[in-house]
Amino acid sequence: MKMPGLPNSELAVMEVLWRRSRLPARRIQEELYPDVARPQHGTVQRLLKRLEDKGYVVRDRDLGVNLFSPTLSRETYAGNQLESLANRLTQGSLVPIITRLVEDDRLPAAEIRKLRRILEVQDG
Amino acid sequence: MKMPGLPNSELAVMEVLWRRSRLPARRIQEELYPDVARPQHGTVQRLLKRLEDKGYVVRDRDLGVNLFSPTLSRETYAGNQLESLANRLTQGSLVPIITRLVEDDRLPAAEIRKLRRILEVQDG
DNA sequence: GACGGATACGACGATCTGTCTTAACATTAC
DNA sequence: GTAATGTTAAGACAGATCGTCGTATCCGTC
Repeated sequence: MKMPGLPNSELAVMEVLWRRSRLPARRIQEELYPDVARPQHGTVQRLLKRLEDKGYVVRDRDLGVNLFSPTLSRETYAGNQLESLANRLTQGSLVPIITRLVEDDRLPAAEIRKLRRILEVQDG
Repeated sequence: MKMPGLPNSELAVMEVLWRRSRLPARRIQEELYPDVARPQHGTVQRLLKRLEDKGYVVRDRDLGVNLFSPTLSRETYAGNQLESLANRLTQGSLVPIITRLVEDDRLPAAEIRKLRRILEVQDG
């Protein structure tokens, strides 16, 4: 299954689901369009359908109301996007990208420390 | 200046310019549409104009023929995209994304080694 | 069967993409 | 000076995507 990047409106729905999974469409609508009186149900339903088609969301049909959940975490989604970026631009390697960020001082020291710790856990 | 992501056709032009800068539109067209007989000049010109408007390309007007150059390297572009990704999804931090990639074994050992080396050069 | 909430789906304008066409412009060759 | 050749500028367009709306349909409860 392909995992394309998501447009803003769909990402907004994912944000809600990442904060709290297994929500009915109604709850999502309330979060995204708090004060709006207009019938936004259709919009949310459409967005959920598109996300379902793309494989980013599943719905639990067994109850009266459908409950929606994301199929991947925010971090996994971000990781996929990063891999896709690297594949398009640098033969799949993160090295040139991170190198440039470091050399341009765009990575705060704290970030660098944490990243190093993550990478050191590997191997012995 | 905003630096939006680029669609495929515009990225293809950037690819050519990244391989070899200061090219006239003609050269770019030859690279992108080698065998095509149709008048693709217009297309390339359009793409270059859009890239110029977005700030990704500058043209040297002083000669008879315009010479086009990228305003940033492939790595800087990739770095910008990565930053944008992190800003949209993880409060600007790469840590959660890289953590997930490592924990899911999606970073080859060689990559990890190289990344560690890059990050270790920092601080004393 | 009527009512009310939830879902499915068609439609639409706006924007973006990729391409083509035609016009304008410059440069050199006669 | 004009023709030929090559380059740039700009208008147009079909197709896809995005964000939204409206309507029809379903389903459980009274």
